[in-house]
Amino acid sequence: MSPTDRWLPNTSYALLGLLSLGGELSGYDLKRWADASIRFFYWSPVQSQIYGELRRLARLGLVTSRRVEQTTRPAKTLFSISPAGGEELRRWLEEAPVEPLVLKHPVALRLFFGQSARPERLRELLEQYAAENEATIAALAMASNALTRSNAPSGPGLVAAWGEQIYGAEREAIRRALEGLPPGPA
Amino acid sequence: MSPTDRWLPNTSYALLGLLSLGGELSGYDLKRWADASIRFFYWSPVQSQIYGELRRLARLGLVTSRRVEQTTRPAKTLFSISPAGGEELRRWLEEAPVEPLVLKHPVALRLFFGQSARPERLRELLEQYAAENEATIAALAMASNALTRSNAPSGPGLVAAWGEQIYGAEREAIRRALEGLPPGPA
DNA sequence: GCCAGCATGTAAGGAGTTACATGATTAT
DNA sequence: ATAATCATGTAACTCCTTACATGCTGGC
Repeated sequence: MSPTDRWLPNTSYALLGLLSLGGELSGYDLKRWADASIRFFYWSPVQSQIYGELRRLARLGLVTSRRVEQTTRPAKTLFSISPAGGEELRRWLEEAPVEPLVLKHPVALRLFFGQSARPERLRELLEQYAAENEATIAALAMASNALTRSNAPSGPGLVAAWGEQIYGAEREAIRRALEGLPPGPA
Repeated sequence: MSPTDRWLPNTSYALLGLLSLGGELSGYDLKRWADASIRFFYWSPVQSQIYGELRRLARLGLVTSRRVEQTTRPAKTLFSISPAGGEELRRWLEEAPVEPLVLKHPVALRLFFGQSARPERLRELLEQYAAENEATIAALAMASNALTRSNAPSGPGLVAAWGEQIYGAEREAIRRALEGLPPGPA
């Protein structure tokens, strides 16, 4: 990275970071790791974007790739973070400006305009969302187990706890919203 | 909306929804309302996008516009939701699939890769973020006062409480993360 | 005199998505 | 049989952002 074109998109650093934790990974692996970790606090890019990002990172010399032929499965390309990539990751952590938190809460958005909807519909939305949220909590708990087994309460462990805090707060907010909703069915 | 090209982007519905609450508003007004309300749980679009969206909504007949000449200030265009717009908003609330929650937490992302950063840097990031979060909580409290004064615990009130829950959880998560961080300066 | 607020836009570009395409293996 | 997993990509598109441009008023 020349100092003139400062920063890559955060997706790049997310991939670089996963490679810094994970050794040699394919694009496919990276998608799975992203789905099991950063997706809980920073969304998961789609496959096609991952492959594109990896090409860019390779072009910049931040990752190295190695082609692996397989007998049973089709060949794959494994990526590792390069020394330059490690430096860039550290540079980003040290110096990159931290963007504000982005929250896109489709249920809250609908609730906000709830005046225009039937109350039963709002209740339905909340109940649906409650189920999704519980599923997320369960998935996070599993991922958290896998992540914290090895590591000290460093990065992944800290963030897993953070996630539990957030989704727990959602659970509580849902409960209160359901209470606050007008009639109630039973 | 013909049934073939199902849905507009959520930004459109956000604007439609604000107009459904707010009467006649200019693009500029809408930006201010968005910053004071939906930005807390669903990000705020930039000015230029709002004007673009409004043109689309007008083209589709979902809003009506009225040009207002002013003696002292430059002329402005005020937008109102049309009956068709109201229907489209209700249709969206009733039938549109609800996307999953999107959380983009730049601090958690960095914390996750904290292995590659100095612990003091992580502490710095958390403390910065703590300050921002407190500012958000204060802003939300003010906005919440303005919103709940008139309305019953309907839409805006419910969502304000939700926001307080979320940002309160952030406060707690920050506190715990700081505790969990290795050495500590004092 | 200068900056903040009011008010509206255009142009260019990047990030990220969906849909599509391919093809083998393993589990149900 | 058929679905899911492994594995990689292209093309087309939309959303959204940044940067730029304009111009008036009111307060410091």
